[in-house]
Amino acid sequence: MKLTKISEIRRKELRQAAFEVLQQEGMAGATLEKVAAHAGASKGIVLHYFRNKQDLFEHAMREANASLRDAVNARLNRARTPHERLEAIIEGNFEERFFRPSICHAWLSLCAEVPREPQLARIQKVIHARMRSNLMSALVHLLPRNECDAVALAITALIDGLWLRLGLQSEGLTREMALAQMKDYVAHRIARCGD
Amino acid sequence: MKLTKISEIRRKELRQAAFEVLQQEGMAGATLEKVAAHAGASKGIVLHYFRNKQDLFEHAMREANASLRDAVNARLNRARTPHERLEAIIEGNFEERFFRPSICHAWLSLCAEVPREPQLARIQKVIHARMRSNLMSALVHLLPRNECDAVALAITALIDGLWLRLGLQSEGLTREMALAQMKDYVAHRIARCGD
DNA sequence: TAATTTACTGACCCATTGGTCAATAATTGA
DNA sequence: TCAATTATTGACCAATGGGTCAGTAAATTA
Repeated sequence: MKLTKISEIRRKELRQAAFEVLQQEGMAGATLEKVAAHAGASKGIVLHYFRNKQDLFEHAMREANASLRDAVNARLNRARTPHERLEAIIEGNFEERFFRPSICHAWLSLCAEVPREPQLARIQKVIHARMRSNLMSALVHLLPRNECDAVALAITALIDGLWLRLGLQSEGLTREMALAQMKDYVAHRIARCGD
Repeated sequence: MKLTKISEIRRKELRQAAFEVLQQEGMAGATLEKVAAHAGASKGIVLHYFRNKQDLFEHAMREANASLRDAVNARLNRARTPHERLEAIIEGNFEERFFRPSICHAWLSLCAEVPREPQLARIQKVIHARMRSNLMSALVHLLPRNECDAVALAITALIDGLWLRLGLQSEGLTREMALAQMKDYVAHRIARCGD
């Protein structure tokens, strides 16, 4: 094996720098020079490691996504029951280190490019597929089959909607409120009164 | 009265052109020249009627928002009962002429600028306040007071989340599915089993 | 009709930025 | 030690795009 240790280190630094600059500057403002400066390097090095700007931000999105995925997976591994699995997915998506306005701003900037950037669209597709698959693995044991799809979509939409709210109106939506919302939905939609 | 008829006409043309270009090009790609061309005018005229690019897109957002507001209000005016009011709000937010991927793309581009554009943030705030107020006017008659806030937020988040899904994954989410989702939520959360 | 305001254009400017490249430093490996 | 690869920089380029401006056409008003 040989993958020039340093190259992998630099690439990671730059991906993260890109994501961090994105948080404050948006896609247009996140210039290659700013990203380089933020990583303590020169613009040239960015294009040495990434084909172009799109390529850089594609990898930035991948990295951010991987973080979230790992957080959810860590919780899923500890979950024993379907209910716990559901809880793991929900709480993983609202961990305090992620559920922050600036992080949401970066995601918003990336999502806004999805329609014109097939690479980003693919990542988005993967994210959604994983979310759905995770949710289904829990819901299947909690609901009649024919309701699972709808509830999985609703939970996904709720999570996205709450994130969006955080990004658009930083004040006035705490992590706790968001989690309470999710639990309220689950309580009413899954823990039914009748049976 | 005097407001130079033509100036109001031009301004409206340009706002709409701006929003339409935004649908396909995103904020960075929506250049003043493209907007002008799309309206059959020259770049100069755009800056004759709008202070700068931000100003133009602020008005574009206002215009798009007004459209949605009018659609909802028209339905609200016909609504007789709280349930009908709720239905009006929901269906107004998913009218076929609005609930389209390209429209959502434009909104996404605008929302992505909100964090760095105080003017857009203000509009966003107004939008949310109106949505909340509309919802509360119905929910107050359907639920105990202390649950209204939460349900209003959930409905808002659900709507936003479904719109986002439409923007990020055009295939696979129809208007009918989105509406079914909303009705499913309302049915389970408001039309309770017990009382 | 004459005068004044408004509409509109196209040329121009300048700052920015993505991307290329040649040259140099560092590292690796034989 | 010496060659070959890799890392890194900074200068440079071409293009783009936002914004200004001077000047012309149109229209409104007196």
